[in-house]
Amino acid sequence: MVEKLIESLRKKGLKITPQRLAIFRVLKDNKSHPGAEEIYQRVRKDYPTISLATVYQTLETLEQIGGIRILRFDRRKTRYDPDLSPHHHLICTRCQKITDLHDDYSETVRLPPSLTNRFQINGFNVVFYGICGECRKKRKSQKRKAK
Amino acid sequence: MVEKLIESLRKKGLKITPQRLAIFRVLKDNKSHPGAEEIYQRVRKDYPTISLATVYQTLETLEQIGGIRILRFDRRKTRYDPDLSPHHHLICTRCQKITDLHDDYSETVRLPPSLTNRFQINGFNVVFYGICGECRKKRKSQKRKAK
DNA sequence: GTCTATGCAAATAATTTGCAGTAAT
DNA sequence: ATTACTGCAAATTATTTGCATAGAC
Repeated sequence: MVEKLIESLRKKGLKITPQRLAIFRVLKDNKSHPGAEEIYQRVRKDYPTISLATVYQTLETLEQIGGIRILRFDRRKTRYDPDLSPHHHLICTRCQKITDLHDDYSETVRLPPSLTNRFQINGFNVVFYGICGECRKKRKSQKRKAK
Repeated sequence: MVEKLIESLRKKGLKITPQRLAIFRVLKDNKSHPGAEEIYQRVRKDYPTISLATVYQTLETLEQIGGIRILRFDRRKTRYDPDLSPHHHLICTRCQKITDLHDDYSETVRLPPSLTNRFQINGFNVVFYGICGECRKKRKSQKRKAK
């Protein structure tokens, strides 16, 4: 995994810095879709002098070389996803939690032919909006209190 | 159109203020997915004393009563969409332009049964990422210059 | 008259930028 | 030795909040 990343960096003539590797390692098995700040806090444990700006820059770099995905549908902050397999997301509009959905719609979700020459598609993502189980429970108990 | 909005406001016990109507009117035939600032500038022409904070608040309100959709996938800013018909979006990752795609995937894009009882879906949106025609042209000419 | 909505200013929070020093090549 | 990368601090930008006043009901 990290080897692949190193190779990708080399190919693009980018430098293999300990910070880049550390950030990638923090992210690579993480299914929680963390934001920059969370990643920063984790990486700091090993690299106490790293700065938040470097984290932001590095995450952009990692996306550009195809190492991670950047998720920009959270109202509050950008989130980062190391999972590059075709998958989609469920967003709880109450608590903002993001859940993965490993379901491949690439056979059915297609750009209509009339647009394929006007727009060069690099990928797509399906985002489901709704209320997660936890929030539904909470809401029910709140309604009970309200009475 | 505006009549429906007024009714929705009434139903929820919300007040029918000139600001709310003005913001909705600005938005209702707008296909450009404007941000709060742009909406603010337009509404200002008729209501010079309106504040940006009111615009933000009102847009939230309009979403809550089902009058508009809020689009949160632009890196830079939240965008607002008056089109409530089932449609999806193409995003140019270079210029950030958002194009509508009126194509209904509701028959094929479904949450797997294993999740339907754990997550209450209110809707979904397909986002295509790519490069728009204009940006492709620009890029080509830039490459030419670079040589 | 009551109570919500507005306008203003200040606060917040995420992200970006400029630049000098540091380290990977 | 070169040139890209990092760390720091400051800047920027979108959005939110608190509160007094105005306005819809």
